[in-house]
Amino acid sequence: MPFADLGLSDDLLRAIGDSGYTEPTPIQAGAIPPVLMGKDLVGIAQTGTGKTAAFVLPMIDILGEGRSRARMPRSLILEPTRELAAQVAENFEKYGKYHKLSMALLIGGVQMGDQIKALEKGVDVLIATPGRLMDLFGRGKILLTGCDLLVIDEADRMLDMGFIPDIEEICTKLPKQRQTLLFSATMPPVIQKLAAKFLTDPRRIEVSRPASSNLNIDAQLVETRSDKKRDVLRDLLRAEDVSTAIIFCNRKTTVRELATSLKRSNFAVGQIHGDMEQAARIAELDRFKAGEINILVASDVAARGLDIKGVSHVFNFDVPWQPDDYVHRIGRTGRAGAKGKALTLATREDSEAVAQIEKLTGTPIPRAGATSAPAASDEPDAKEAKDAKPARARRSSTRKDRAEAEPAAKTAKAPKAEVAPEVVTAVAPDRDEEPARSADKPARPSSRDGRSRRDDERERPAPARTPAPAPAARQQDAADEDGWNGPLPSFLSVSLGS
DNA sequence: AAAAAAC
Repeated sequence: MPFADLGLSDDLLRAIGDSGYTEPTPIQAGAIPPVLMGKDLVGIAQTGTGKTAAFVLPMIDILGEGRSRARMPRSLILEPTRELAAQVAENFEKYGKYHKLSMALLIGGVQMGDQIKALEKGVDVLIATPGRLMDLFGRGKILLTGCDLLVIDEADRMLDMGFIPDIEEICTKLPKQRQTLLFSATMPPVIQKLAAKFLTDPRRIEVSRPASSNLNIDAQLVETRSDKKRDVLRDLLRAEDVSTAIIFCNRKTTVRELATSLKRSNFAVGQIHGDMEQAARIAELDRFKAGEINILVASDVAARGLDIKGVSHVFNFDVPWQPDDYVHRIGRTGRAGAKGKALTLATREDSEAVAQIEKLTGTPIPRAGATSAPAASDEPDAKEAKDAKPARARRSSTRKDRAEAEPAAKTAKAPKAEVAPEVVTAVAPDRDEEPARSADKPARPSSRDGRSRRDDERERPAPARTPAPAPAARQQDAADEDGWNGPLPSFLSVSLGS
């Protein structure tokens, strides 16, 4: 089913077409019609499924109808992290370019002045992290009484981060008569309760877990001893053809120490973690994007939502504790059709965490072959048995849609070492390639009667519809979901459209 | 076990 059949307006279809998309992902096909009808919705889906567009697209059409009033935002999207909020704002900008909508991005770590100014002018959509929103609300800068469309995104992550009380409080400040959309990758009891309390007769759309890996990512596990990790990493950085790499650590202190250590070894290194000032985070990301540095040592603050072009390698200096985080981390490479390599350093103590990751992805992470990396070989190996997995051939068709791929010359500055990258290449089940490939097809109105039912049931006027524009030949991919290519959006209030 | 998020 093409986007044109979902009931979206022409202007929106044009913006979608400009982005090159023709086919909605399952979550989009399932969510967009009921959202346009004004229904509440529980969407069980995670990043990589096209979830963001599933609510951004219909919201643009819904909001296209009315006008904003000073200090009374018409809709609110809650995100767990600043970076995710910024990414949603990017989506609004991209798809709302033919609509005159205004938005405000309310996140911490930046000056409040511009945010307050935007609020005073009146905005159609508020994209916020809970802390700053509550802060501004407490200062009397926001009236939520006109906010009759609420999106709670990444609800389970909000739970992890202790935001549920805030969410509940925010919900009580919104009008009772409203439309609420809740998205979550999982539905633990607390989230179910939240949904039962704040949603009315919601449609439930569930998209099966995207296979957690990407065809373009060559993932390997490098077994080592914990006291040798830095040496092994340094050797890998020299041996691999690293153009741009993100190195993930589990702790902020490790990020700091490793960054310092690599700098001493003359690598062009930056760092990012949550204890840094927002300005410093942005500055480091900008240096990284500009190629001033080609290695970024990061905490999980950078695991999700960041889409930096041309990251050739992801290294896990530590095996992440949460298997989900592994998937998110390695997803920073192999984006937009480019090839990427994800190397995870694992010690014997990590075997449980590794097993969990493999359980989640359904594929063993191939062990990097008998490299001569120091200490990688002298480790008594309890996991040898799993190694039997033969290497499957790499996909033969190479997508060439990234002519602007990083010049290989921009490699690590240190001289090459003697590590033989004799490594196993495996193909993991895809996730990003074909999101439109039917997962669990969610229930939705058939395309035939969809329109008339929609028009009957809608509480809001339907946007005008005309036939679809000529489709461009590209499918929605996860880069869209996580898509955030530019610098951290400098806008706080942006007028969409011309 | 950590990280994230408001000042």
